[in-house]
Amino acid sequence: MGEIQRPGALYQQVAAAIRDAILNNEFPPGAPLPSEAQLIERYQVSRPTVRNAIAALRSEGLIEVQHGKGSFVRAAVEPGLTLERNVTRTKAGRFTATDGAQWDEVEPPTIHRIRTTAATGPALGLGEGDELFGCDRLLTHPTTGTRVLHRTLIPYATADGTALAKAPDAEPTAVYAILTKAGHELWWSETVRARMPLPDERTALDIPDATPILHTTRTTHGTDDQPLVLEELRVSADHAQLTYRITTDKAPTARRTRA
Amino acid sequence: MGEIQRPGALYQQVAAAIRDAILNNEFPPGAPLPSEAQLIERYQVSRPTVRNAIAALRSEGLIEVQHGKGSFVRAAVEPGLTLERNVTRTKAGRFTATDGAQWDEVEPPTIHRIRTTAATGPALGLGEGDELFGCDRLLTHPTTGTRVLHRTLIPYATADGTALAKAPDAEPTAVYAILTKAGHELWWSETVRARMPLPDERTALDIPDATPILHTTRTTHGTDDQPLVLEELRVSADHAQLTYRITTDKAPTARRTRA
DNA sequence: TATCATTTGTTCGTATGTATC
DNA sequence: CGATACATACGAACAAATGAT
Repeated sequence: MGEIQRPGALYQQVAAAIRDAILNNEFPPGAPLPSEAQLIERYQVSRPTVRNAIAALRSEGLIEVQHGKGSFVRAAVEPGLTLERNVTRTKAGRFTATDGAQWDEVEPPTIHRIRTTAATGPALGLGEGDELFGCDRLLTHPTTGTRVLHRTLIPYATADGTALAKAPDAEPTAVYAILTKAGHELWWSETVRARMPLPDERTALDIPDATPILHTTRTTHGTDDQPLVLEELRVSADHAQLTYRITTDKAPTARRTRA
Repeated sequence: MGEIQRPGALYQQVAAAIRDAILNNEFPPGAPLPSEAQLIERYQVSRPTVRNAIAALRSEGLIEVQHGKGSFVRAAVEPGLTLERNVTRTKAGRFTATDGAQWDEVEPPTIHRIRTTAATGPALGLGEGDELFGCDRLLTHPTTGTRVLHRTLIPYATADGTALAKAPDAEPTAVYAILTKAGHELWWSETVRARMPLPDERTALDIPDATPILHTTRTTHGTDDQPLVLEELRVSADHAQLTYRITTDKAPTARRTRA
């Protein structure tokens, strides 16, 4: 059964034994693992070795540890919330979020004057370090409680002469409506990345161990394919997945693939 | 400078001090951190405490440790490869991958008869545990060397009566062409998730510590919005990001958001 | 409310193995 | 080969969270 012998470091053998037990459903999702003391007894190793093995499984996202209680098998990561990243426009010309339900604002949106970074500047056709409007939101989904961080970046050149100059904290659908009223025919491109959260993101989004975040960057393009607005969305990958609808283009979009 | 005092565990204070130093560019990307011995001296703590702090920074993806050499600040995660997840069709009716360059097959594609899971079954309109064709590919990008795992799932009902029955290992663009020839007007939906890799995925894709994978599921829909084929793509989030083009729908797509 | 046993978290010390240069 | 640096492993003690008495 749980005999230790073969490959690599001792703690890795222990980790492999526990991992196999989990994957063989000897410990089903939600079930508690044996305590450290029991694992020490079972595999005849020291406490540091057992803790090292547990740390390995934890960083794989296989188990979850609760101080004073024990280790538990994590349920298979099935994101409970599907965010449809399409944009819908009604016949009346109003834009709506395809995610149906309204999101609740945990705090009022905060507006800053910020500077572009190496990532956001080029996407807006600006240099690095240029100033623009930034609006941050912390939102929760009403039924699931899932939290998301949303940021809107509006260059001064986009806001000038529109209602955005006075209200850079407009909601995305309102921003789209304002830009449409300004005479733009809109389309969007969205880039999805995944990475481990920074400590402050872990706090704000309440993200557990070994859980990445999905980080999307949406660029709103206007007439002449000019980038107008940039939105960033960050959400725990444990709680949400993103869906896109794809149809065939007749012509390939000319776009360089960065080396 | 690096004085330790305030909050939480000792090793967290050490980790915070090093993290701040990194973020303040005291240690720029690629630069080596002080050795364990130097950190012990600098912060006047024991070796386990230093190692614990280093482990924390490692799991944040901030640093990278090389046995026998030292710890190094990781470059900001800027995925070098952008995968455009659109589908292009030429006037001649041929489909092409929008990623331009051809991918190289590391190994010949392998065909299995596999069963649907709780995740893949419903997406294909099947139950859980139904049998179908599965074709696995391990690909590399010719210039960047980025590896991706690709899997095609073809239900028997889809393959029946088409060229897919004899060649379930056709490439995706060929699959689309075959289905189009069979009279389908195709569209696709794609779902993006992120999670930590399993040990075998880490091996196959050569994924370092604290690096999530992007896991996409693309469903090919035919006439009557019937799901025909499912493709899965797995790639290191360090090396790749995904982009989608979005245009406005006139009518909202009816789709339930799972609770 | 208070106490206690259980369980995980933190920190020290020490010794040895292994990769790099 | 030796010096340096990280990896593994053992032992021991106390702190902190949890749940039951």
